[in-house]
Amino acid sequence: MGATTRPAGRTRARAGLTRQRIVAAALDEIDAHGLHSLTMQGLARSLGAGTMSLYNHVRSKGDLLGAVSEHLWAEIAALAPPSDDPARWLESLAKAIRDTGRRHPNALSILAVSGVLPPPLLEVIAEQFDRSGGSEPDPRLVNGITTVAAFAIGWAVTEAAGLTPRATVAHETERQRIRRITRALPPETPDRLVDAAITVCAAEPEPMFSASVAAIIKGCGYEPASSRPGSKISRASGDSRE
Amino acid sequence: MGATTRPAGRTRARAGLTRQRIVAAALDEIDAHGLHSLTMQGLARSLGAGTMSLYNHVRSKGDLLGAVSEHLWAEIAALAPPSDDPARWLESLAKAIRDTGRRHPNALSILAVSGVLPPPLLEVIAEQFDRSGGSEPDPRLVNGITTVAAFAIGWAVTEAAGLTPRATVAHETERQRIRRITRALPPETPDRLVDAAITVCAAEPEPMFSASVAAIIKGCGYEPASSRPGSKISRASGDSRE
DNA sequence: ACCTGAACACCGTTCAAGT
DNA sequence: ACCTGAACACCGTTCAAGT
Repeated sequence: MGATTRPAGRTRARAGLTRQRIVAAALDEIDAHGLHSLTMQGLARSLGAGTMSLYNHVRSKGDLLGAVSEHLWAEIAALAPPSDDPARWLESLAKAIRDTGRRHPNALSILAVSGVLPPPLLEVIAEQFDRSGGSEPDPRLVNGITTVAAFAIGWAVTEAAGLTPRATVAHETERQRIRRITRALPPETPDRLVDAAITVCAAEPEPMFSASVAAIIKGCGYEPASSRPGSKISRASGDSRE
Repeated sequence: MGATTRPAGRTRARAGLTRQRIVAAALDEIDAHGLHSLTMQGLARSLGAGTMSLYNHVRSKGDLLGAVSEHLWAEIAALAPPSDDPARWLESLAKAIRDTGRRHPNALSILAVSGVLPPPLLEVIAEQFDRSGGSEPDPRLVNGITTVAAFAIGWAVTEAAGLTPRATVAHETERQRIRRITRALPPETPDRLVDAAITVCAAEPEPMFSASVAAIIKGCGYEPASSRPGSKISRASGDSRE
């Protein structure tokens, strides 16, 4: 199997091994079969390379996972470009995190592991600071980033774990949801608890998410994003008062 | 090393292997050295047993991790007993999740993985439903559980990852925080981004957490927990208006 | 600079055997 | 019912060698 001349019969991706290509392939594998089935040897094979070739572009498996995490944050950042309206930018950040979590549910556990704010996100944050003017960054914005990101990450995590009804999976009928929950709980679970689980998972997720994000942003001191015409996020329940 | 008679020289825990004891030892190991260093063989050794003995109480390593997760939720549930005031119960639930995350930062990634609401939590939820009266559970409470839990989990996760300043670690001086962040970022990171990271991590975490939880609860339709005398959570920033 | 096979230490789990 | 050593398939990584 000397590989100096390309056999050209291979549909398998060959050619230049790149950190980029390795990261992409790793994320594909995670998406398709879960984090636990990501293997250096399997990954190399899927790239048509020898296992050890990976180590020319990646220090270790941990380093690879870090790179995947950063890639995900880059996806998020791309979905939340800076805006002249900081409150709306925070909304889009929340949506970006949540949507990315939905696209990569199996990768969620490596999202927040970096040890610092991931550089791709920092890039957008820095730009947003500039946009919002002032010599010092607005403290409402600073607080908003931390709190909104925390909520969105937590939401994505619980959603991926099935602790929340997923509108995605959800052409799910009432009956189907009940069956899913009943099956997931240990068989001897008392009816009282099964009922509680079914009740909690019955709430409509969309308005809950939007309303909570709005509440958090308002809690940071921003005016409620009232009847702005172009607003993508419609306020839905128990949020307003006036 | 026949073990029919106990040598009595061993300080090592011996005697009856139990699912309980195995779970506790697993959590200890995770707390002490991280999730990745939890090993069936190492765990067995720490319990003074042969590796395969574990499998008499645990179906697989995945099953074990599930049991650890459930144990953590039991800790959380114990810290958030039902209350006559649903809004205050939601506050205590948020605090319980966050505090437990602080005590077990290395275990956070297995918290929300179960696939359903964990039974120990369901137990408290069911009781809280009963307390709040009415034939149907209050929708404000139902929404509150999902949103507050999501926020608290996300907060705990980001906090454990160092994306948020930890008040725990924080007799940390300004200078120390800056050094920590600078070191954690890749060395070639432009100053603009390092500055952004330092700014975001400068905010005081305590009031942010409490204020966000309060905002979410209020967003669910509950009255702001105004000047109730015994309230443990003091409202802190940009939350009130009247 | 990039690639790679062989080899090693380790880890989860099956099996067959013990009490 | 609970325990266990031996064995197996697999996985991350080191090394020495190639181009």
